[in-house]
Amino acid sequence: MSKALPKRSENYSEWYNELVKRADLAEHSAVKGCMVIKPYGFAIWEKMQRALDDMFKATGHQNAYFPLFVPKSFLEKEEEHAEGFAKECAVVTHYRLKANPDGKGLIVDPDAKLEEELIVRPTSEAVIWNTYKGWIQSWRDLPLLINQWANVVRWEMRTRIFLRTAEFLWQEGHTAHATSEEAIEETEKMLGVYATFAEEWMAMPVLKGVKTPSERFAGAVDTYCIEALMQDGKALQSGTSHFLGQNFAKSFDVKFVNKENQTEFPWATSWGVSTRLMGALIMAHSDDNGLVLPPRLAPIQVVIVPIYRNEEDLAKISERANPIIEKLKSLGVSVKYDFDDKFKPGYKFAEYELRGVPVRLAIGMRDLENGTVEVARRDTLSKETLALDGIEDKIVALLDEIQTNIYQKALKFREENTFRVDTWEEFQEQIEKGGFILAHWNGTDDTEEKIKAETKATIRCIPIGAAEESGTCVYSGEPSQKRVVFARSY
RNA sequence: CGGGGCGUGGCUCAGCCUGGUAGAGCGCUCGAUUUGGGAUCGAGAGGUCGGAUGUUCGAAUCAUCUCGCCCCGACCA
Repeated sequence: MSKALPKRSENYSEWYNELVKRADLAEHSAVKGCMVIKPYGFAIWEKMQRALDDMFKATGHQNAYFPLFVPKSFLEKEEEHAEGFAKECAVVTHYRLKANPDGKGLIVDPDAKLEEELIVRPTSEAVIWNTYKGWIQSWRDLPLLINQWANVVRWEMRTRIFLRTAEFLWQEGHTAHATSEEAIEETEKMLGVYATFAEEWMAMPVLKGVKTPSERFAGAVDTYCIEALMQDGKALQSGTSHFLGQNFAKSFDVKFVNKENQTEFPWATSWGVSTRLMGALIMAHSDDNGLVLPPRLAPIQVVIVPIYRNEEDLAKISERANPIIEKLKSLGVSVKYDFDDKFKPGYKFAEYELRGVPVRLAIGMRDLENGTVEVARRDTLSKETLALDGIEDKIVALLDEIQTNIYQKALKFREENTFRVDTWEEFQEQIEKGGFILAHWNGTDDTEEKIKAETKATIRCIPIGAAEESGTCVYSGEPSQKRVVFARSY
């Protein structure tokens, strides 16, 4: 195993793949397009889940679980939805194997063909709305605010670990409301939850916006999204929230009786974030030395490395370190004390850097004599020697500072890589260099498509709350009232 | 679906062209010395060379077929 990671500047995707492997986050499985998320990677995902789940609960949602399999007839019901997902569906056609009569192994039993094929869920609107038919009768049943944590399968032609895998983990919220306004409010509220999570937990600034019709979720009236900028200048859609109108209610014949005793179709939303966020987290902050984790999502926030020559030294160091560890734990900090003598300190330093542990403390005999400790921070790679007395409070403050610093750094990067562009020449030139491009667009699918064909850039979103501004479309020269965000994306 | 690459101890790979029955580094086990930025030495363990068929006295090596994974592109709610 080579020691150094590939450089981001030389080969970004190789750097990414190696980092995922070397930081012990995940590996490719024996199954094409699928990944094995390793304990360290899963620990980060669990912290994301916990934070998000708390936010969902705080906004009134409850968790539930729906089946992995979607009968084909369900999926067909909402036409646009069905069309959108059709070409990436895994299909179960049989329910039994049997011994191969012509030799070894097993074969699909031709006598065990399913009456109706089952689709492995690419998303759950169909099963869920089929279920909601039984749950919703009266306005009193609304709003219905449900979330599920699940796996889904989308048979992608080309996969990339965490960013696009055939199977991935996610959460999907599915809500039903009495009015359109309420459903739109929910859609926007959950987008806000995602943005808050991205910024406050992942330390990753995001743009909130609305997708153009061509980028919209199949079956939605409107798709809202958060878009983040990765260090290589490409955009990553990090979360989506959909206003589904009455499309699914109508397709699945879900109705409720309002206060005036009239029958109406409820209004729906759905919203999700996935293990793709792991990819976002990696690409937003990490450097050529490895992962850089924001303290709020780091499975290990502080690692303490004792530097010792023999058992007696270690005992003395441990005696001084243990109360610090206890104090830190009581302050809610996750600490690892790595006294393993299998590796030397230098190895450990490099290893924890690779894994993105925000703060490292090194304590040796010299420190015991001087009453000091060496404190190293991952985000800046700087080290300083501080007094052991009262170190706990300083570390808590340092973790906050690191969280803020990582966010500020990412924000600065995004600001420096966001460009207002007004001419087509400038657009073509800038798109090659990467970053977000704010440009005028005439609002047509045709223009959007041509720009994509010529430059590989897509409209990431129409930003929410952007100022109205008269201008001319960067491609067609036609009038436009608003700038939209273009980028090449993952 | 096109183009490329790869499949040999746990990992990374050499050996293949020019067939002669398997090697290195890392890791692992044991021991000793080490420990403030990826330690050193010594002794060990570990492989039906992705699979099948064929050619041959003999196949990791040649031929045919096949399976799988990765990368690039097309595609991508």
